[in-house]
Amino acid sequence: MSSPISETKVRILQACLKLLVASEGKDVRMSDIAKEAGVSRQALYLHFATRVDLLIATTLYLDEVKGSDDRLVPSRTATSGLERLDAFVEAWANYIPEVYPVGKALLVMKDTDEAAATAWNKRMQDMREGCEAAVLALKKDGQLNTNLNEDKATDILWTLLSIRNWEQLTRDCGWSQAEYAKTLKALARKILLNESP
Amino acid sequence: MSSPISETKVRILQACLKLLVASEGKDVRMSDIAKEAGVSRQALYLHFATRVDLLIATTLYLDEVKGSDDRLVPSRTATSGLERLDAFVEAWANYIPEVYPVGKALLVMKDTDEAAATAWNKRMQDMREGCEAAVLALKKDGQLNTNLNEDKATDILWTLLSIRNWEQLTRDCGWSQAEYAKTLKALARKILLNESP
DNA sequence: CCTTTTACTTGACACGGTGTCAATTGACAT
DNA sequence: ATGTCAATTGACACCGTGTCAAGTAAAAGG
Repeated sequence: MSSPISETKVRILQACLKLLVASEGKDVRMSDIAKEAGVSRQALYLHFATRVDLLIATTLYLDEVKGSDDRLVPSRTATSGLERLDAFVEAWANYIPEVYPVGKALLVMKDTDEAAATAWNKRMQDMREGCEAAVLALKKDGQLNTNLNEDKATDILWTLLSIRNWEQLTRDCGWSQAEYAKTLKALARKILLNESP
Repeated sequence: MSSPISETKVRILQACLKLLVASEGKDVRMSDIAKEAGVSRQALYLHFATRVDLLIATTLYLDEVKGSDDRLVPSRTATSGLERLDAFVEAWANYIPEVYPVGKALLVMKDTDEAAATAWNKRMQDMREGCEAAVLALKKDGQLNTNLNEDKATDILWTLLSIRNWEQLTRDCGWSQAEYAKTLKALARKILLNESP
């Protein structure tokens, strides 16, 4: 908890971020990042032990830049369970495209790199907490579909909102971001809520 | 269309299959496969141009072995749209675990290899046709949710049934295969069908 | 029977990308 | 001046894929 974040370290993170965004998370080599940061390739290893470490650090840096925490405020301050669900889905849906490029880089490594998988899972676990909170709020209001217990409802919402689903719907299916957000809100309601009384 | 499939070619495919299944689709090198097949590494390249080519061929070989075509018969012979939807979801749900290990190997490459992406997309496109057929059958019966047009309904069903969702639910969430199949059938109905009249 | 063809082996090598190491430079502090 | 810190330079090891050339062994065919 300290190390006042050396100046070049930040330059490296910025360079990495820039390249990832530009390439949508694909094919960014250490040497590319070094060049972009105006620094030698070896300097990267002075600040980050491995490529995956750098990638992880970049996601954290991005969160910091974007102020990701503030994003969930409306969902946490929502009064009814339904409002909370809507707010959460909306917030997450709009968060995805902002972090996608750098998230994607980690996502790609997840299948082959232990550290990447761990870091990614942690992030997804955090997001899952949002799902759980929304589900619990619904339950409290007696609006949770009676066929679903909290865990299962959370599992489903969590899966529904996965980055890969967003990827498939917006990329492969050509949905606009607005369409995605709107449809997922509707879907979440339809699945989680009780039949209309 | 010919080349009576040399004997060693089959041995290679079997070896590849075996290793992929054993490793759940991870970390299978050309040299491993060669060793398993009792053949030199270079022999692989005599039969398959690249590793991805071999992987693709292995998926086709697996289909052949499993008789994947027969699997969709019940869904195609279903009379009502609802039956068809159920049968399709059921068939696909039970198909996934059988092809997962070898599919996973392709899936991993998809993000970085052009040929792998193309092959994978083709497979998923085939599966999408099943989704579309089910949706159209529902529509014909007047049971398709009136908020959804055919394309959108197909997009949703297709995404819902993705391998990555199966992966997340059965691996990360710990669902059993039976639970997965049952829940996805319910979900598909809930999303695609009209509100109960 | 000898020759060609075919399938496979052997061993060496290039390439790309990550990660390591040792020696060097330059700036700033004391 | 001296030491230290951050960065540079260039070389190198490692791994896995893919390539190449030369050799072997057995079947095919005159």
